[in-house]
Order: sequence, then structure tokens, then C-alpha cells
Amino acid sequence: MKTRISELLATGSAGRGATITGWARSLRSSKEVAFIALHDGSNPSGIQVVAGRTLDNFEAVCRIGTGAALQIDGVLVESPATGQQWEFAANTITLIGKSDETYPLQKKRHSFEYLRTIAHLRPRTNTFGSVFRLRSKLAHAIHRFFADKQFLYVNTPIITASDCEGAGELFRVTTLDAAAPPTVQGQPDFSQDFFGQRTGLTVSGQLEGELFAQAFGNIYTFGPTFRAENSNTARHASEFWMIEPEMAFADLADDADLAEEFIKYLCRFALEECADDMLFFDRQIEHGLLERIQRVAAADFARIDYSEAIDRLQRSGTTFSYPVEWGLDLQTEHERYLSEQVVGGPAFILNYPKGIKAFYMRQNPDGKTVAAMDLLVPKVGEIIGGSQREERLDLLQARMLELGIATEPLAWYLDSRRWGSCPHAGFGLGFERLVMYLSGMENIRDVIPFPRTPRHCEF
RNA sequence: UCCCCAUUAGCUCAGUCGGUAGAGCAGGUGACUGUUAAUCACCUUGUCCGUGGUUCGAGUCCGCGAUGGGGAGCCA
Repeated sequence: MKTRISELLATGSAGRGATITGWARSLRSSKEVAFIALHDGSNPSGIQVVAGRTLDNFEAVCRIGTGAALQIDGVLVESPATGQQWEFAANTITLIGKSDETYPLQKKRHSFEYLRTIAHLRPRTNTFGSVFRLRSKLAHAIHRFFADKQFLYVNTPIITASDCEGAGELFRVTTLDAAAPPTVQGQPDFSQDFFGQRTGLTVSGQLEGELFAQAFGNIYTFGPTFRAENSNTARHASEFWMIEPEMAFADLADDADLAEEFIKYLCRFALEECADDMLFFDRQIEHGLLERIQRVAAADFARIDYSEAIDRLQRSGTTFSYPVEWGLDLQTEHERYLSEQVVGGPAFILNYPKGIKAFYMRQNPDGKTVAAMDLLVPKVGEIIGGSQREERLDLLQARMLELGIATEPLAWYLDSRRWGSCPHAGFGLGFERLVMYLSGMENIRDVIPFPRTPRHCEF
């Protein structure tokens, strides 16, 4: 029976016998004794294995390469040396999988850029061990948060025929022969395609989520999302995971309240339930991370109207590269100024001009703005985008007509406004951006196991 | 997609005024009774990103391309 290292350290006492398995991170040997840093992925520190000369295969153990897979029978003992409280005194060491000097992970610090080229091996490093433990636990925490609030978890489609959601470029899904598709009037004839129409990968589960919200009240989605934009930044990926709650009988204020409660919950969760990994990030990735997250968990998030934000930017006395004018979208430099200089923490920007937002957002009584919100956080930027949805059929239809959006393909969406329509609101949270924010990691490619970005689909 | 920067040993980098390359780490061998990315001694390692040009001579200068990084746009 194998024991996980984290469990052994948490529940073990001196003299407890166990069998552990894992991979050697480093080996330090001398004439009479050898030390193996053994990791099994269950904690950041691993455990120090002590191998004495009395082992039958002591000579062989001293030649084990970095990265080798081992099974070790032994007992937990208090460490006589500083550096760790416990260590594991080996009785037998079995080499399960050898590793030679060509193993790409060396006993030294590697750059994240290099590790991206060996993404199949990087989960065996300290940083990526902590990143993916945090990511996994956060995913569970997200489900727990919504389950505790009686939100229904709904799996919205990955393949969709809606290409007018306004959220981004679709990846095409087709079984047609790319070299010689059937054509009609010179264009590919998608009526002969697998689904009998043009289809793509989802850019958002929101529209379908709204339908479920109008049956179950409160719902959320949590799944992969695809955007075919040629974005080359540290914050964008072509495939990422998004959490999208949607609440019926709720307005924009309810939406922002939920978002704030959600982010704070996840901050507290990370601090409490991922303490050892968070400590690692604080020491190795971003000094002051713990304090920053603690402050967010205790903060009241600012709520600033777009119009007020424009006013404050104009009166700031700061010179920006891009113009600040009512009706124009906020640029990254403006968002950073607001969250970092004006607020010094997370800030909601509310009620944007309707001209720069999506068709489904609810039109405000002023006739100029819509009930939209973005949550801006220092470092990562926009982490949440949401809105109250336009629930009035006539206004929604008029807006679609105004923007030239065909209504027929979205007849089902409009139907939700035809019978039993009600005010409702929701938002989208980028899961990777959340992991970045909580870990201090600065590139989205380093918080997703095998990143998909323009020109990259390895592994 | 646009702007800027980079690409030299397995990794991280230095390389002066244009004269055929060097350090640290990793790795190998040996030493060491307790190490913490062990330490000490010795040793190995090069398509200087590719391509075309200038030049007696190019890692170094110029053009083009590729890849990576930072910033911007798009957005989560």
C-alpha cells in the first residue's frame, strides 16, 4: 500500500513505516550516506530520503539520475539536520524507471520560456507543481462556491452554430474536404457539412446559460472556451476555461455583488486551503503576494461608473497615449491607472456607452449606456466581464436590427424574452486569469497545462 | 496584426575596434559520516538561428526570413 508524501507528513509520527513512490529531484551522495529529494506531486517540498551504506544497492542508488522513478520502503524519522522536520529512512529502494544525463530538467533554475518548450516535463518542477495543484483546487472551490449557493451547474455546448455572439472569432468545425469543398455560387456549401450548417467552437456559453437561468434561477457554466483571435499577449490563449454564472431576477448590482463575493471567496480559499503552495509563490514568484491577496479578501471593491471614470481620467493630469473621451473604450493604460492609481485594488467599471458593448446588454434609461460591468484588477487587468441582459423583447429586437444582427439564427434566444421574460444578469471569469492573479504568475501560458496560442498546438 | 528587443555549449549568459569563441550552472570521474540547487579537485561540450550581401577576413556590419520575449489592439 503506497502512501502519498503529503499524507505521510500530515499524519505521520516518528517510526511510522510506509511505502512511497515518486521521482528524484536531486541526489547528494557521500561515502556513507546519500540524500534523495523525492517528489510525488502531492506537496511543494517533497521529502528527503536518506539512504545508508547498509542498503544492498547503495552503489547503484548513488548513480540514480535526476528524474528517476523510485519506490521506497522505509520509516519516517525526525530529521537530525536543519532544513526539514521529517525525513524518510530507506530500507529498500527500487528503481522503477531510470533517467540518464539527457533528462532536460537540470538541478537548477530554468527560465519559463525554456520550460514552455518542454511542457510535457515541466509539471515535474517546483513552480509548475504549485501552479497545477492550485489550479486543481481552485476548480473544486468554484464548484463548491456555487453548489453552496444552490446554483445549477450546466454544461453548455462546445460546438455551436451561433457566430454572432460578438465575443470573438470562431474556430471553424467542419468535416468538409478543405482542399475541395462542395460549393454553391463559388462559396463552400455548408448545407452539405456534418451539421448541415456552418459550425464552430464556442466562444461563450452565455446565451445557452441564459436559457437555463430562466428555468433554474441561478446557474453557472465552467468549461473550455475557444477564440480564434490572433492575440499575442501574456493574457490571451486560444483555448481557455471560463466560468459564467447567470442569475434570473437579478440586476447589475446583484451581478457585481456576486462577482465580488466570488473573488473574495477564492482568495480566502487559496490562502487557507493552498497555504503551502501560496507560500511558495510568495517566496519564489511574487514577493508580497500573500499580503496582496489578504488585502483583496478583506477589501470593499470599488464601483465606478464609466462616466465617472472618464471624468477622473480627464482630471488626473496624466498624459495618456490614447484619447480619453466619453464614448470611447477604455484602453489598458486607462484601466491600469484606474485600478492601480485611483483605487489601488479591484474596481468595477459600470454602465458603459452602448456603442462599445454587445447587443444583448440591457439599455439604461438614459438611452446612452448599457448595464455592463468590467472588473479590473492590478497586474492582470480585466478579469471579469459581465452585464445585465436586455430582457425586453422589443428593445432587444430593435438593437439587433440596429447592429445588423440576423434574428432568425437566434430565434430561440429571442423566445426566452417572449414567454416569462425576467430581468437577469451574469458574468464571465477567465479561469487562467484567476490562477494568474492568485499565484503571481505573469504569463497565461504558464498557468494552463498545454497552452494553445497562435502557431502553437504542441503536446 | 502593429511597434520594440533578443537568438552564441544541455541551461543562463559574456564576447571590446570586424581578425575562426568564453564563464557560471548542468553533466562525467574521483574525494568526503548529514547533505539541502551540497562541497572540493579534474574533465567533456559549439551548424555563434537560417539565408543572401559588404569585406582580404563576419559571432560582430547591412538586407530578408524564422523563432522567442516585452508592449499595443481584441478580450476572459
